Amino acid sequence: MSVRARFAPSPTGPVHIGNIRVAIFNWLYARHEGGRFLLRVEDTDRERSTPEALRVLLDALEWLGLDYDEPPLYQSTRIAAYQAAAKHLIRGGHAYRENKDGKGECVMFRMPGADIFYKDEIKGELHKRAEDLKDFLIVRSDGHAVFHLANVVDDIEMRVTLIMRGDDHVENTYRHVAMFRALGAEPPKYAHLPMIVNAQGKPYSKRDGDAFVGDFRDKGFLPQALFNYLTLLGWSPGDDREKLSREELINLFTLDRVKSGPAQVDLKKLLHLNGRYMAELPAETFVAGARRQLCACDWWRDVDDAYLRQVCALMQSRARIYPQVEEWKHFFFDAPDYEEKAVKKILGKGNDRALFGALKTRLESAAFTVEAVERALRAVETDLGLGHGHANQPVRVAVTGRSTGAGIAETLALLGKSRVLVRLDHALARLSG
RNA sequence: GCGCCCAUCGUCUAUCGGUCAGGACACCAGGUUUUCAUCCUGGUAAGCCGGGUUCGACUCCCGGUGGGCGCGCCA
Repeated sequence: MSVRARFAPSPTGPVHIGNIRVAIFNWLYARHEGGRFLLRVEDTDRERSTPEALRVLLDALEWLGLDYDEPPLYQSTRIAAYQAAAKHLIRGGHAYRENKDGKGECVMFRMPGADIFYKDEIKGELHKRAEDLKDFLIVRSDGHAVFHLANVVDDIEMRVTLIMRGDDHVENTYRHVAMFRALGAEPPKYAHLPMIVNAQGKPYSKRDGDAFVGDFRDKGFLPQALFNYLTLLGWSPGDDREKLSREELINLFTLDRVKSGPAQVDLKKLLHLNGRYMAELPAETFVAGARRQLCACDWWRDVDDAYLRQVCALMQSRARIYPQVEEWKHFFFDAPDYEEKAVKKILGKGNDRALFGALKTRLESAAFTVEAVERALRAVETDLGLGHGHANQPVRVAVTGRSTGAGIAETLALLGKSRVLVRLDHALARLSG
């Protein structure tokens, strides 16, 4: 029988990276096995399920490339099936009506009274004694099915062959196994994934605002980096490889390599991985991403595409994440914002006045190619008796306002003659003031 | 409280009785780029504790400790 795995979130809020990791693992498993990856939306909690949350969920799946092979099953459309299943269980003696605490009549599932065993694909052989397995509610007194009933009925309907979910569901599994049998179905395989915890080593809570998938996208992380990183939490290929393409991951992913203890998220490692993915982005993709990010800067004003492309060519290898383009302001304005730290550290020592003056003279008559700028810089150093390369940093600060950036000759050549000259004047004015 | 699960550098992990316990992030030092980033080289850093079993235990067993999860007319 071919493999069918599912992701079954309830759209009651923003999608959490812990949840999306469950989706990724299911997707990987299904793809590895050549089976199907299914989506089921558990939207029976009408109080908390919202269309907005559903949209966020679907967006997150699409962003990460988690495509599903059949139309999603919405539990809100399955009310009749749950009621039928409950009736069926009652008829078969597996469930009974009860009026607990005078709240009205509800339906309880009758546990079989025997120990229950199942083999978890990740945690191994598990079992629970009959005396620890109490009857439990499956239909509320208002007639609505609870999670357990809906979950099992739908997993039967969807012909799911393996249920992979967070290990907070381990205890539920005994009940579900019993229900599968009572419903005349063979229980599927189960695999319970360890949780992931925040940087403090604690389970993610509502307060971890940055743990939502959408936040990672907003912060400029690449989906392939987040995808790759999340697979490394609680799983490894068994060798030293870490940066793995989607295809490699599909190929390598097996449940027997999933760890069973909780793993802590390390944003620094994610950022590092992101930088590696950024570096190998096609230039066009990087330009588009950078432009999107630049548009969000309060100082941004549109520039022509060719110029932006050149800035990107210079800066792509230096960017680990898109928001760093905010440091590119000096490429787009005539007067740089001088960074005080850089000025204090680099300018004003020695004869920067003479340096900038001499450089102006040289550059005024120079063609603004990288080579010509480089020659002018070296010539000025010689003229003033400076060591080779000693003009670079003062000039960088004078022209860009910062102490870091791309190659100095490349930067000047790109900025162009008029801007560079104006900025040297600014720097000279600063030195006088 | 009861039940279950887990336990290797700060973090993610490799190891399925015999390894100088390996890799990655982070950190430190050096090199390249006289900037920065990348990159390269090197370094600091780990088997929770206590008992067994064994010629030999990170690995198997037991106990302890620590952490996680579950015990809803939530999902």
